[in-house]
Amino acid sequence: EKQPCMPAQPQRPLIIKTGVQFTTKVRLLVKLPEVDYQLKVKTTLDKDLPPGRVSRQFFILTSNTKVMDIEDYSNGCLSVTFRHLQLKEKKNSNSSAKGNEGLLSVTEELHSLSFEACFTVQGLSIDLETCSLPLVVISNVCQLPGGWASVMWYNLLTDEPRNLAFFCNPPRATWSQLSEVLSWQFSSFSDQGLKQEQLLMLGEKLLGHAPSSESLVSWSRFSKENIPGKPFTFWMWLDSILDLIKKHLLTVWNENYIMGFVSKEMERLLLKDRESGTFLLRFSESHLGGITFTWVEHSCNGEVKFNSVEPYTKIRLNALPFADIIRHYKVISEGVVPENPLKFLYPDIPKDEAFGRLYISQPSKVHPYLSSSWMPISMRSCPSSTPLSCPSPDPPMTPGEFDMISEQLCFDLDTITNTFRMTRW
Amino acid sequence: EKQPCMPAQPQRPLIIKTGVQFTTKVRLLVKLPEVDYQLKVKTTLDKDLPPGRVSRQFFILTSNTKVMDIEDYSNGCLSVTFRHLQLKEKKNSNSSAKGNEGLLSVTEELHSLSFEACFTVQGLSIDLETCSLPLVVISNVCQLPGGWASVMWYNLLTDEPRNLAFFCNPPRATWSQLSEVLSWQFSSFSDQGLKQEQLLMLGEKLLGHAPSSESLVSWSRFSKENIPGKPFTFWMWLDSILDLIKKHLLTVWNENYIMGFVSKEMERLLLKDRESGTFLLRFSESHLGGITFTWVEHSCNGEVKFNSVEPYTKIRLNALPFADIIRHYKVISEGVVPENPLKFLYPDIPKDEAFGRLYISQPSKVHPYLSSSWMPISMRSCPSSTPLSCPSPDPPMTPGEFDMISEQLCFDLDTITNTFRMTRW
DNA sequence: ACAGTTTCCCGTAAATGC
DNA sequence: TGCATTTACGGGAAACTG
Repeated sequence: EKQPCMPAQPQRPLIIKTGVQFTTKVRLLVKLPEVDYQLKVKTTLDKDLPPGRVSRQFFILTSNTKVMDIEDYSNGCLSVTFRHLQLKEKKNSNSSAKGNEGLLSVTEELHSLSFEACFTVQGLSIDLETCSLPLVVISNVCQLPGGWASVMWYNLLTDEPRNLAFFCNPPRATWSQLSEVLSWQFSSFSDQGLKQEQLLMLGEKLLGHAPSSESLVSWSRFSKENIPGKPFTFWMWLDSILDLIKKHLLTVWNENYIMGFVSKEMERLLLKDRESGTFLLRFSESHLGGITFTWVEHSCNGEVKFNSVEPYTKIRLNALPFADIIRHYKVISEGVVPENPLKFLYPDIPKDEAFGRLYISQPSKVHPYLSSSWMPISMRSCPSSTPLSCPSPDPPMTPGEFDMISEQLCFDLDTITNTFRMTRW
Repeated sequence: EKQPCMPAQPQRPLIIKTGVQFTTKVRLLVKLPEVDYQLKVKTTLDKDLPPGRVSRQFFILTSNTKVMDIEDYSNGCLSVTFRHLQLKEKKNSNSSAKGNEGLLSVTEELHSLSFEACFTVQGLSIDLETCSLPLVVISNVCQLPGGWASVMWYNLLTDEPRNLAFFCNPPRATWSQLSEVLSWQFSSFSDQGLKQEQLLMLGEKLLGHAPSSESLVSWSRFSKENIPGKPFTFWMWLDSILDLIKKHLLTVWNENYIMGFVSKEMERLLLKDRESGTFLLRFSESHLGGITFTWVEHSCNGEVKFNSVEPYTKIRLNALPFADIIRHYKVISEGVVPENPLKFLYPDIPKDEAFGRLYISQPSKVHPYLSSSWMPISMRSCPSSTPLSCPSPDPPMTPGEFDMISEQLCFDLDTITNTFRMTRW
């Protein structure tokens, strides 16, 4: 007879890219009597999904059955690890289904891996079955940010282990919940989460007004609608910054030198009474994955001027690390000796004191040659005043809740991993 | 009965990468009587290669049969185009063969596509068969340069349509033959081949002495042994330069502004009597895919000094196009106003007159921001004198011979194309 | 240990589908 | 036509394999 398993506790749904290998492990937590037969486990994707539920169908391209093995002789548990699993889309898929859920984007479409086995003891046949938490299936890494948005939202707002229809009507998140998760996106790979002031700016950006703990943020606002006046969503924007930090700004971010999320209004407020040459680092709000510095200048007549450099993106940061850009940055005007306008990191840390340890580039010594390097520069022509921004204040949040390790009756779906982006959670 | 075809005239052997699609077309040149049956062609790799001939075995992963079609109603010829063909290595290959030809590298191992068809007319069954010229099969683009070296050598030195053992004992090339082909590597994608002086320098580099038309260059010297004192072969070095030109220097090369292949001794000889600030552009001999400029300075006391910048490679040229590097290049010394030492392109063309049309970069106008860009710089510390080099003179060569269009009895193997590097020949 | 070779897969660009 | 999604594959790096 069929004996459905207790579902595993909610764990981390993950993202699988077609054509890229992933690994999953299944563990049998009940200790079986000594057996002389092999327990074969079969893995399938979307085993008994009601047809039409998803618009795309996938199958496991590689071998999907494997025999369980004793995992650890001390406890005698059986387990099996499937490696090199690979998903491929079933083409010729009934296009009727396509229409069915046309509202959901691919990264909102949830799938699930099923694991089945059957063992016979004393003439009694017992079917075992369990399944993974929801999975997002993508075909290109450019869909990863969208996938992670889904994973975050799901984890944040439901305890259901397998609500594949979650995004048909996704609940809203309170700012209290969401801001904690956002901060965690940073602290999970670096030494710094987000500070109250940074979260405040993000909350305002998302809500259009100062957030309170109970403010509600819709899924659409978070990851489907573009930010007003911008060609990208809030999450796309934030994720591009996470990526920039991971690949180019980690040391600077870890030192907490990047204020990062600060409105242009707040920026001016902070800098205006500071010494000339005081600067702060801020992420671009107008372009994806950019960082800029803004410094203040007081002219003799008491006039205050703010300058920001065109944001540096990964392309530029590839040529010269950010700390070295700050170190050597020059503003060039006609007939004037180039000058580095950056003197003090806000509030008042001498530049080299702050960044000295982070400088990397040094004239390469390829003997017969003069070293070659880049000097990061701006041409000063006719600088203009400053544009728009968005101000206001709000609260942070507390840690906890996302870590659950379950011990379950039948199968314990342990891990689904593939190499990319596993550092994220 | 079997009726082997006349082999097609030598055409262009090519390079196929496993896992990457390629296309091939077969044409039947004899006009068949009106037929009511379909003529099916089958493609196979290394159909009847003597076992042990090659150390790796491949097969066509995709569908390999297709029916011929009337190509062109005016002449009634039948042809078939195989698209989306893909090669994959046969694993578990007999390792005995591996030992057999352990001397040959993968890019020296030649393969061949066979095409077969059978048609019946008036109870008479006729087998048709033809095959491609030799093919090099690679698994990663990093093997392309090696593959092209093989293709060049084969084309240059044999007319045999299918000598798959060519590299077991490859003949030597005369400098006269080889230099023509080398020049052609440049002229095939640009406006400039190689001049006599440039070829002279290459010949000396290859032979260790001034080349004469009859000087013989071995395959090994060309593409297997490292250049003395360097960790790369002659061809690797030259190919890295071809690549650099294609991707970053095409406009400058087309204008014939890159002397490129000139020994450091010759360089000094040319520059020493020129006005201070006269410079020339030369490819790095010590690093793969690098270009540098050398300029001359006459100090007041009549002393002549030569300076070269650390070569710019594709990484650097990605950040700023070469013409703009020349335009804005500055040498920076303590307490001195940065100066661009480049005044006249050798022999005496004012820099901006030569390069003006090629300047690209301009301060981007992202409104509220100060533009950001790079200034290419060198730090002047304690410049030293110059190192080694290698001088001497020799001849060029004439065009011709490589273009043959064949009309053959049975099949005419027409083209084997895949997207990468087809521009080469 | 190691060099030659292949596999892996991101990230950009192009192609495809709706 | 335009947007969403997938496919293609170069290129760097890791893994493999004698």
